[in-house]
Amino acid sequence: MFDHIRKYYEALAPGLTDADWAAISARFEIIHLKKGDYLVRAGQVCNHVAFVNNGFIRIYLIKDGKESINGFITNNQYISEYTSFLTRQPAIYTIDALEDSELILLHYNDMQELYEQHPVFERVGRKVAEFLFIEFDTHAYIADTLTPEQRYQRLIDKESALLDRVPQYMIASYLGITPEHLSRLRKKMAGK
Amino acid sequence: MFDHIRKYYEALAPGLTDADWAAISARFEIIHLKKGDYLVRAGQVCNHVAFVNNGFIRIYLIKDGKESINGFITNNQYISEYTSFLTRQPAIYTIDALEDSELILLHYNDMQELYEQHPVFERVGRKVAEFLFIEFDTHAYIADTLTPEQRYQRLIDKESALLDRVPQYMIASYLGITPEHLSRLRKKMAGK
DNA sequence: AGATTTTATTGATATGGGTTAAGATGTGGG
DNA sequence: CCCACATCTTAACCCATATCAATAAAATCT
Repeated sequence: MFDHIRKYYEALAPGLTDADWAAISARFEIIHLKKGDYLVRAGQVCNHVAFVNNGFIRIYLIKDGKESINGFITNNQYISEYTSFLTRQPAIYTIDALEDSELILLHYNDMQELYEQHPVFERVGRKVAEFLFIEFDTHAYIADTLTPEQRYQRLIDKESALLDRVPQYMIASYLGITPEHLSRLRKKMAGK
Repeated sequence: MFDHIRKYYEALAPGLTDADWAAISARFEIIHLKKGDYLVRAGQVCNHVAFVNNGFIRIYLIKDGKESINGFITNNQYISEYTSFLTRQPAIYTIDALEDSELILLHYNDMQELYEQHPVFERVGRKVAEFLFIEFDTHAYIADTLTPEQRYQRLIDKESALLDRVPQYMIASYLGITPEHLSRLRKKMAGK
């Protein structure tokens, strides 16, 4: 059950002992989401970070009633509305399940206690925050510098698994364009 | 000399002892940049984080030969091309001084040693990464959801110090629009 | 102060991508 | 197997913002 998450933690903090692990894993909460269930709703404070044991999750923004998808998360990845989690302010993004999913949660208060009682956990926290920063920065760079067509080409080259797993209008949302425009781009690119 | 940076660190990690502080501050390097000098150039690996003791710094992207400004950093703030620093890959952003500035640098190797030898430093590293994540996330949210006019209004309301310190074409760059367009927005908004 | 460079404004035109609307294709549930 | 609904495509039109070009105004240098 905890094999993958333990590997994930050990990769971040090689000094993790069995005692550390016991303290951490004792605080895990396992939850199951069905397709369409919410993990975090915009407006609520996000009280946990979640490790995806298996399933498929998305994080998105609701803007004028429309969804703007920021990311897809699958097996052995972490997801949280991390700004809300850290600041204790209402979440801006919404997180829900695109497929039935099993998640391992760590709650805010438990994490604060782990930070106090197991210094090695500070390193895990640091590495997670660093990783999220890098991911975010990379994403922002791509959004800033590539045209929609280039972003779509990049997705085909580097994230093609998404193409088989989500409908095209969600791909468009993730690329930051309308479904109509993606359809036009596809037509145009097919001629090359 | 180190008053401000010490306060900054103590705010992040209240448990910081004099011994910890001595170990950290022994590794500081002070540098002085003149207006126009670079701290990091795109393409180089960024080997340090920098605390601005005093001065005025900007971080920007060069895109088709044009500058696109991501942020301004002034007294008692941290700046780094953090993704490059963490990943040891070439920097994407460029960082230079808009005014003569005094910076306190911590180098990559020194930071790794501090992490090993002074566990309290892990907390500092975690808090810094968390802070940068929150800042970045907030920025991305603003860029994603507000119109250029709303972003300019927000800047007037919340970052008005910038207006006295940088030329308008840099404000435009920071807002993600052309100088011509900002000029038009100003004209339009003046009529309200 | 005059000259040169930098910065800001204004107007005309171009364009990438959004919006709207309609039809075509696909697909899962009863 | 068929219906209903979801998804994708296509076309016409629109709009916000970029681009290009010309001044105008301000700042800086000698």
